[in-house]
Amino acid sequence: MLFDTPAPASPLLQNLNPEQLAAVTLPAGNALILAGAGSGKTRVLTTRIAWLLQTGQVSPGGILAVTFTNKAAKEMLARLTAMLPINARGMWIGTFHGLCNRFLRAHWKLAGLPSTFQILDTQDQLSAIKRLMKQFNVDEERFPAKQTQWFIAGAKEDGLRPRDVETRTDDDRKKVELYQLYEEQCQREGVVDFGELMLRSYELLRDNDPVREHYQRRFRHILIDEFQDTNRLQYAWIKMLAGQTVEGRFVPGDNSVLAVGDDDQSIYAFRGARVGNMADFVREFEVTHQIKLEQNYRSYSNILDSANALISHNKKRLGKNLRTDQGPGEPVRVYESTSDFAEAQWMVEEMRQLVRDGIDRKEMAVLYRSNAQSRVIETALFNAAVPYRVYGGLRFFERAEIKHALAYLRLLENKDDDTSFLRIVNFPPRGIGARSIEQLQDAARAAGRSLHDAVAAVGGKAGANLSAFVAKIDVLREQTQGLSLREIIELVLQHSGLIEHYRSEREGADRIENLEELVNAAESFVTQEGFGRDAVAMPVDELRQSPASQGLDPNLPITDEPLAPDAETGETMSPLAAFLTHAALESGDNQAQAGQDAVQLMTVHAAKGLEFDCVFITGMEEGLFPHENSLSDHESLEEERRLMYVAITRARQRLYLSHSQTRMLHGQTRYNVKSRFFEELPETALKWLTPKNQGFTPSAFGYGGGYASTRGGSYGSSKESFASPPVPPQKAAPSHGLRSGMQVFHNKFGEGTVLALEGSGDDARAQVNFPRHGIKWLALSVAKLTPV
DNA sequence: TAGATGTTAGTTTTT
DNA sequence: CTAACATCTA
Repeated sequence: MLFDTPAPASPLLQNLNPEQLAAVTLPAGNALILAGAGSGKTRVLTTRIAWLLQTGQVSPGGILAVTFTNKAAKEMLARLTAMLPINARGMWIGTFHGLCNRFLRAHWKLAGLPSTFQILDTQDQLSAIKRLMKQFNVDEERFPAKQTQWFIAGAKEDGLRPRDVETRTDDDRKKVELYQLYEEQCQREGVVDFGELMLRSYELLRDNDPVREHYQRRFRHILIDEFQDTNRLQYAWIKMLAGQTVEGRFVPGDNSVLAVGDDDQSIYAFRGARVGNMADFVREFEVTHQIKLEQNYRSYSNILDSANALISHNKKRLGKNLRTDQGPGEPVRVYESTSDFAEAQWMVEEMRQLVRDGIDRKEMAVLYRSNAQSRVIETALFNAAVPYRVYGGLRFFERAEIKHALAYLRLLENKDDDTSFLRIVNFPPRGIGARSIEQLQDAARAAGRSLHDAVAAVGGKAGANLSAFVAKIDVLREQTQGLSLREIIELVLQHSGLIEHYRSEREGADRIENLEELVNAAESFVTQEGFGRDAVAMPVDELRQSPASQGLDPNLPITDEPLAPDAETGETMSPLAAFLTHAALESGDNQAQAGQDAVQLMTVHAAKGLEFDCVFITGMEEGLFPHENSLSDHESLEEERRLMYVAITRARQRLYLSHSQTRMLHGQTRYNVKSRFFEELPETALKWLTPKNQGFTPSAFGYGGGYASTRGGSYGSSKESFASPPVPPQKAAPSHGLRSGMQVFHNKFGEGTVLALEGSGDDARAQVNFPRHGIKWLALSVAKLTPV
C-alpha cells in the first residue's frame, strides 16, 4: 500500500481508496492534493471537513472552505450536512467573492465602505466605465470601454491599485488615470465591483493587524477548491490568512491550508488564473504532503488513455496519469464531415440512434470551442425535433427587466448608486431625455454629489420631471419600511410602472412573467435555507459563540476571539440588502427548463466539472480547436490542449470527435484541416468512422454513402447506414487550387504548410505555417504561393 | 424620444 | 452572416 494509514475507524472513511483516505486524514499542516478529473475530489474535500469536525480537531467556526462557483459551494455544503448533523452556520463555506462580501459587510467601516454598498456586476461595471469616459471626454476609439474594463479588472486581479500599475506608454498612463477616476466614482457612489470585493478584503487584512490576527487565529483549516484557477490576488488573500510576510519572505502560519486542484484542467488563464500558484504554494507554504488522486471513477480506459496521451504533450505539468479499473470500453469515434452542416446532421442521426438504444438525451452533450458553433447544431436539432438545451447566455438576474426592477430596489437601499439611477430614471419613459440627464450630471459633478442629491439643482421642466422621479423613489423608500421582502418587491413593481409598461409592449408577456418570478425568487430566498448563509453577515454573533454552543466537543480549542475594533457593525442585514447581494453574486441558474430530457449543448469551458454518458466534441479543426488566436504561442497552445483534456474527460462511456472540411464563419466558408490534437491521441483507442487522412476533395466525398455504422458494445448495435439527409448546395472547389495541408512556397518566407483557407476570389486568404517565420495569413490576390 | 438605419466586430467566463 | 451598438432622422 502506498500510504500507511490506520484502518478506517469512522463510517465517514469507508469506501475511500488509499490516496483519498490519506488526503482526508492528513495531519495538520499545509498540503496539496492533485486531483485528476473524476477522481472524487469533492468527496475528499467534504469528507476531510467532516472528519476534522468529527474528530474534534476543529469547530465549525474554524473552517474556511473556498470555491469558485456558487454551485460548488452549495454542493459542498449539501454533502457536508448530509454527512454530519452540524449547524453549518458557523462555517465559512462559499465562493471567494461571497466570503469577501461577508467579510466586508462585517467590517464595512474599516474597509471604508458605506454599510449599504452595492455590488456591480460586469454589465454594471461596463456602463459605469462608459459613463465615466463620456464625462471625461475620452476618445472611445482609442480607448474602448471594454478594453478599459478589462484593464481595470486585470489590475485588480493582480492586486494592483492605480499607483501600483507600471506604465510605459502614454496609453498606459491614460488607462491608469481612468482606473483612478473609476475608483473615485465607485467610492462616491458606494459601489464595488467583483474585483474590488477581493481587493478590499485583502487590503483590510493586510493593513489591519487586529482584524488579520483575529481571522488567522480563527480559521484553523483553510481548504481551497480548484486551486489552479486562483489568480494572484486570491493567492495573496490566502497568504494573508495563513501566514506572515517577514522582510519580503513569506512564513506560513500555524493553521493548515489544503489546496486541491488539477494543473491539467487550468483553462482560465485568460481571466487571470495562474497555475503557477500551485508551485508557489508548494514552495512558500513549505508543503510536506502532496497527494495525487489518479484513480478515475468516471470513464472507460479508451477515453482515459486518450486524455492521458493528449495531455502528455504539454511540457509544463506537475505530472499525473489517470487510471481506471473499468475495461477499455468503446473506442473513441472519429468522424469527418464535408461541412459544418453535415457534421450537425450526422450528429443528430447518431443521437437518434443512441436514444433508440436507450440513452437519455440529458446524458448526451455536444461540446464546442466557441459559442458561435452552436447555431448550426441548434438548427439541425430543431429541425429534427430533438429537444436540446443550450448553456450560456443570459441568466435570470441578468435579464434587462430584472435588472430594471433590481435598480429600483438598489436605489431604495443606496440612493447614491448612480448606475442604478441612470438605468431607471427614464424607464419606463417619463419624459426625461438625454438633455435633462446631461444637465443633472453637470449639476451633480459641480456639487460633488450623487445624481439623486443633485436633482434639486436642476430647474425648469427637466427639473420638475427629475424631482418627481426622485420623490417617487423617496416615497417608495418610506412606504417599504418594515414590509417583508415580498411586499417590498410587489410594491416596487407596481409603483415603478414596470409591469404596466411591459403590458403595453408586444413582447412584454415573458418579461412580466420574469418579474413575477422575481417575487418568487425573493420569497424562496427568504424561506429557503440559503438566506443567512452566504449573504448575511452575522460574524459578531458567530465570533462570540463558543464552540460548545455549536453542539461540539467543549474540549476543542477556542478559536473564536473577540473581534477587532468595529465589531459593533455586526448588525444583521435587512432582507432586501441580503437579496440584492444574492442577486449580484449569484446571477441565477441558467437552467431554463431543467428536468426536461434534452441534449446538452455548451462550450468546453462550461462543461468543466460536468460529466455525461456520451460526449460529442465538435469542430476539431485547426484554427477552431486549437483556436487560431492560440496558435502563435506555446503557452496558450498548452491551454488549448488542457481544454481538450477537459473535454475528453467529461465522457463516461462514449466519446465522439468530429471535424469538418468546411465551415461557415463570419459569413464566409472556411476550409479547415483537422486538429493537430488527433495526432496526439493513441491510434489504438480510436475508431475512424470515416476513412482516415481523407484529403480535401469536396466532390468526391458526398453525403449518404458515408459509412456503415458497425457499433458494438454496451448500447446494442444497429446496422443501417444513414438515410441520406437533405443535400445542401455543394460549394465549388476554390479556384486558387490550394488545399489545407498542402506544402507551398513563398518568395520571402520559403516553404510552409497551408493550415487554413478562407474567402474566395479576391478576398481569398490562406493561413500558412512557415517553419522559419511562424504562422501568417496571406491574401492570395497579393501573395504568390506555389504548391511544392 | 423613438424607431430606422448604418457600422463593426466576431475565443473561452465566474463572481 | 449576425447581433449588438451607435448614430441619424421623423
